[in-house]
Amino acid sequence: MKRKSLDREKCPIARTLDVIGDWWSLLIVRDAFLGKRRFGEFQKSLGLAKNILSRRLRKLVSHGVLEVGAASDGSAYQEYVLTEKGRRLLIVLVALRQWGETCLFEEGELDLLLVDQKSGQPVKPLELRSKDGRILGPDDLRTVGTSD
Amino acid sequence: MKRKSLDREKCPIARTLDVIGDWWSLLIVRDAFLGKRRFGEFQKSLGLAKNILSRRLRKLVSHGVLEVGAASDGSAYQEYVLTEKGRRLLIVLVALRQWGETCLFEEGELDLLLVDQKSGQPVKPLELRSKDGRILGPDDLRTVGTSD
DNA sequence: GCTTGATGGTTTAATAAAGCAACCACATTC
DNA sequence: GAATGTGGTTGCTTTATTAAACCATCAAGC
Repeated sequence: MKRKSLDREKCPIARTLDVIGDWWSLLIVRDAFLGKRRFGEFQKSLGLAKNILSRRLRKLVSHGVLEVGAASDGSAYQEYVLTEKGRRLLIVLVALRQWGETCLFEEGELDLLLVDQKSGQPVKPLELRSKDGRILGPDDLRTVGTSD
Repeated sequence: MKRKSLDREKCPIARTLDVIGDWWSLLIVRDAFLGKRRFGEFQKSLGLAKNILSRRLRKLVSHGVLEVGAASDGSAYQEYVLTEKGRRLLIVLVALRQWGETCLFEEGELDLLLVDQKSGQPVKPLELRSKDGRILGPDDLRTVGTSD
């Protein structure tokens, strides 16, 4: 399960996957978006072993995706909430979700929909666009070095 | 590494992660987008063990993300290319990439940029929008059941 | 203030997966 | 037809995940 260098990866995708690319982290983040905050909530929702959850939470905190704070309900327990960095993962989750919805589900099988609260309408599928607004596909892209 | 039910997951995110959520699959897909097609190319680029590359490729093929075909250079070897389903993962990769770029890299550390081929300009950051065009954040979303 | 039960973990032992190295069949090159 | 490169597989070791037991702290009842 070990990819080579933890930190010296130059590819942003690889580096991202080192932080949230394992089996559970993104599901933890998903649950965090759904309002879950406490250890037990995550554990119950995900059904993973407690020690693993413990490790994942620590890792996510150490990477600044989650932060621990005093419980909002006044109890002495702590809770895990998304940081700004973590909240920026929303678009990643939505991308995964939309891909799953369109590519992995049969007609009519889908029973939960992500909607805009205000209009009640499903959100718009994500699109990749150029600065000037054209929709881009795989063949319209290139990677270039910045150190030229 | 085992999450409970492989197939009966109802959450699109979880189901997606079952297909491409392991340590290597998305990097394989990334390389496929970059034009890599042959076993050896992936192996050299990623530096992963051959047996697990073999497993990952099989899995991706079995899920319809990649397909095997005769080599384009006329040799008797086979090659792995993205299917339509696989190509739709572009947006996921871009989302991961953009998150990594903004949240995991220091100023000036980034040395490769994803640009629109035509204009040479970096692509636009992904945005989550409602059907009528408003930009949405985490708090603007809700999930609703379709079976009501 | 002592017991009971839930919460939030850690430790330990078993198992499953990833990594490594050797090997092998087949194709191509010389 | 010997050598080399490609595309794997097999078996063994190492590492990660899991499940279960254990434990400290907190909250509630009495």
